[in-house]
Amino acid sequence: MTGKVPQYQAVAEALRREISELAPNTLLPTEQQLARRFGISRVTLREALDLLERGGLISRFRGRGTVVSPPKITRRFSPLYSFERDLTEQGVAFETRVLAYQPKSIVPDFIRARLRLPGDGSAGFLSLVRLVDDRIVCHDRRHYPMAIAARIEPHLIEHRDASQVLEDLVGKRITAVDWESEIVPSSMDVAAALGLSPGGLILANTFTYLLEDGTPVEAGVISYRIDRCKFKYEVPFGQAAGADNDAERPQSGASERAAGRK
Amino acid sequence: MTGKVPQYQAVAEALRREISELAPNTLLPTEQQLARRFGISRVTLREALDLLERGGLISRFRGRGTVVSPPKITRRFSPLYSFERDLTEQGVAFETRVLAYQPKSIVPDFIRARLRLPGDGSAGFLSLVRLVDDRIVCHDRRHYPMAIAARIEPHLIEHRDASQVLEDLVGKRITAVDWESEIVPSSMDVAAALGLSPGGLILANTFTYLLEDGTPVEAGVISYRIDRCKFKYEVPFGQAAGADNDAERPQSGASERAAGRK
DNA sequence: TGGGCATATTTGTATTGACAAATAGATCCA
DNA sequence: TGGATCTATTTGTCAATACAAATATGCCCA
Repeated sequence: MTGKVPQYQAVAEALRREISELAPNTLLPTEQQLARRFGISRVTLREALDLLERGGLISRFRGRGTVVSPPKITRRFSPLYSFERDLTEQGVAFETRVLAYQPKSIVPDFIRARLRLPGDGSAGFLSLVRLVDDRIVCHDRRHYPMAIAARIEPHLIEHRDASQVLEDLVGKRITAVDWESEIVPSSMDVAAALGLSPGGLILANTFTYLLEDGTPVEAGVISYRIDRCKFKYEVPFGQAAGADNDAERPQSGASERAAGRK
Repeated sequence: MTGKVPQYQAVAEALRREISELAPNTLLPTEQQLARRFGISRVTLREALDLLERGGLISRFRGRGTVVSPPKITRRFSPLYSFERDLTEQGVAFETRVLAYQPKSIVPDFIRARLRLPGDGSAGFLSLVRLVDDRIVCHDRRHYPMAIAARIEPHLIEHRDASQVLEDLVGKRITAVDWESEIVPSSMDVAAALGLSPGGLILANTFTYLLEDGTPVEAGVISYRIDRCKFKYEVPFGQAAGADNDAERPQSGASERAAGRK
């Protein structure tokens, strides 16, 4: 019956069930002990642990051992719904650590476009990570027009809602956001900030915050560890017709544009 | 300088660059050849290929070889914006394969709640996969109230927009949707349908479609392969205040609810 | 008591070797 | 010509081993 599934998958499944019964941060037996218990080699056992680690069920520490991970935190995405506000409403404690705050003359093109910067203009750059239970869950790279950046005090960001700080500063409300989420392999620097190996998949959110008159006041990328967070995109009940639902519908003319590929 | 990064990561990085220059479906050298070329063992090389495979850059076939994957397809999520409509607008050809269509008496509780079924009621169950370039990209598990399910003709689903079929059937428009997205390890059956090993990460979308009067007409889970798709959640510019932006803001009373965890 | 150091433990990286399973291609036979 | 079979190729699974790197522990000494 089980003759066809590889050992490392079977062992992963067995461990998955055992782990679900254990409290977070429980120390698992060593790899040698587990390998001996399942009657497999350490290499094969490690393949099983890899599966569990990628799924966020365990964390491994060289020299220390393998421990059961706490449950993933849930990030609920809605327009203008900040990390700080979301987790505070859920009653989850978190910490914000500012990694860097300085003017930057080399600004990526897509940020430049979002902030409507001239071709040679600088921008204020804020880099931070957020931790829950001392585990890094996300990494922000935020950019501000220089006029605003010069007045931000970074230590405030560590203890208050970043958007609130910004709103207090400019004296106006942020009333619009442009937001895209993508699952992509992480770049070298983001991987380092999140403690991942480069190429590991992350959820990258690219955003722009705007004032009522359309002035962009902040733009950047927020990257989440998908092994430590899960995400809910909640579409408010009722007002679902965000897209022009009554616009023309494709009938059958799919193939006429279906070139390009292959 | 590079003395500290493991060989498998360095090799993965080198291959990543090489592959970016190659056309999709190009056959790579065999593992033995690559290992010899980089001067590493086959096991180490395979670790590098694992990284690339998880990132969706390559696909490996036993007995055939390793090929460069086509670029990921992009799925743009907006309220009431179907797979069929999205890809058709992008001019990307796809295929729908119905795996099963039958009444089901054992209905998961969360589906039961979403469809407001009585405790013992059956539901119509539709299972399908969608392919782009002959590669499975997602798997739908959809449920309908029996009154509706009895009148659906599954072969229509293979060639038309599923929501359109449903709307034509009930004679009313679907005007609301409840939608949640999560990245989670795949269950056994979903992994099988998607051709993944169990526990591989997927993007699971749980949804309910409703008529104008709030009657649920469809509920289910749509699971995407994150190695073959990327996702954009686009929040329409301007109408950003979906959440009650002027409602009370958390000031400092976070700790009163900050129990529960650890 | 407290700090520093050697040592044991544990996971990370890497090698060599072997066989299994799936595919593709060639061969052989009817 | 068509179909089945055998063979070589290629990736998948698994073992046993070795050393490196990070951590924890206990010991020694001031």
